[in-house]
Amino acid sequence: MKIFHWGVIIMMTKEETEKLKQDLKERGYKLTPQRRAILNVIIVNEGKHLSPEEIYDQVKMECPEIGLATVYRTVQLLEKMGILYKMNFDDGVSRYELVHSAEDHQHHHLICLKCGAIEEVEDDLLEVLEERISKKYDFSIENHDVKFYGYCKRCK
Amino acid sequence: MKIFHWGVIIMMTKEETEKLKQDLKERGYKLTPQRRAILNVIIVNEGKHLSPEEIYDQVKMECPEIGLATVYRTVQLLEKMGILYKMNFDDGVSRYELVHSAEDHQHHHLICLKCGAIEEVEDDLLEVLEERISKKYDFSIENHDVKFYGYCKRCK
DNA sequence: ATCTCAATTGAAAAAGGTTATTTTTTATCC
DNA sequence: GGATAAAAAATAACCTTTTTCAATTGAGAT
Repeated sequence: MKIFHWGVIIMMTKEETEKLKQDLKERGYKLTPQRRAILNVIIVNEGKHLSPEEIYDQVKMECPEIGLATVYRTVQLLEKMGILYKMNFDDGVSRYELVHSAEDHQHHHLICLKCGAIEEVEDDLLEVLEERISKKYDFSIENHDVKFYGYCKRCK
Repeated sequence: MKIFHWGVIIMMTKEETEKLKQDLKERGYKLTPQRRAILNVIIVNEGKHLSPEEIYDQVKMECPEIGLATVYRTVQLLEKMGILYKMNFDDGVSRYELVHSAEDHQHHHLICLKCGAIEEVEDDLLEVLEERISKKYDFSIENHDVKFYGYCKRCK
């Protein structure tokens, strides 16, 4: 999903809104103001790995009457549609980020054991390892989830 | 932790029980029948990645009056002591397995998207990747969590 | 514009897993 | 054996997530 800058606010273009509406329609779903607002919050906060509660807090500024259940339902829907990716950083909540459609699978994460910062790693050097495992274990790999725990430059 | 076979039952040796008792005592904890029974269930079911509830169900055979809270407290304690490793397979529960003390970090897991089987991978080929990431991102890696999702030999 | 019908919503309750509290029991040390 | 502290059971509390249900909304047909 492409983004554009409008002052400091990053949000969906009209064309992208139309694309989303189309995608939803194809599956019998509707594009409601709540859904657009939720996705917009996620786009604006790209790289922050928001939890449903955090999305809820932000989306309430634009949509004060929205319910938390709607946020849960919407992120589930967007995940099912392949727009969001659900992550688990073992902090008690699920977190969501935009799927980067060009890639086969998501990037890796560096998680600082001291300050909790989450850095993203674009290096996708698992190809060789995956190749080897595929053969050795007769297992066809579709996706992976790779987290490195340690200390970031500020904390070590 | 070494194991031995006694009929079909695999359990702790007397020496290992003493070792555990010693470890606990050093930190001001006690080796109770409940704790021994819980660890024993985990040893007997090595490779099965039991959840607290599953441990509870099994340990009740030997310890019918035990409470679920005791299982939770005990696995937390054993994790803190470095005897157990807590895992998350995104199935709604936490799962535990024995730490393999000889290794720096745990093995990887292959998770079948169809039948849910979890296979363990001993290959630790991340050294190169970790080396590269350490330098590129100035991040000192202490541990990792690597999961491959796909289809096992029976399901693909 | 209005009607119809299915999808969606908000509010509240329920569910599910995990943790905390309280009282009682048990183990250890002197 | 008695004092002291840890651990247990039972229960309640907690937190995130899901479900229920009545009311509302949106999209297309009338």
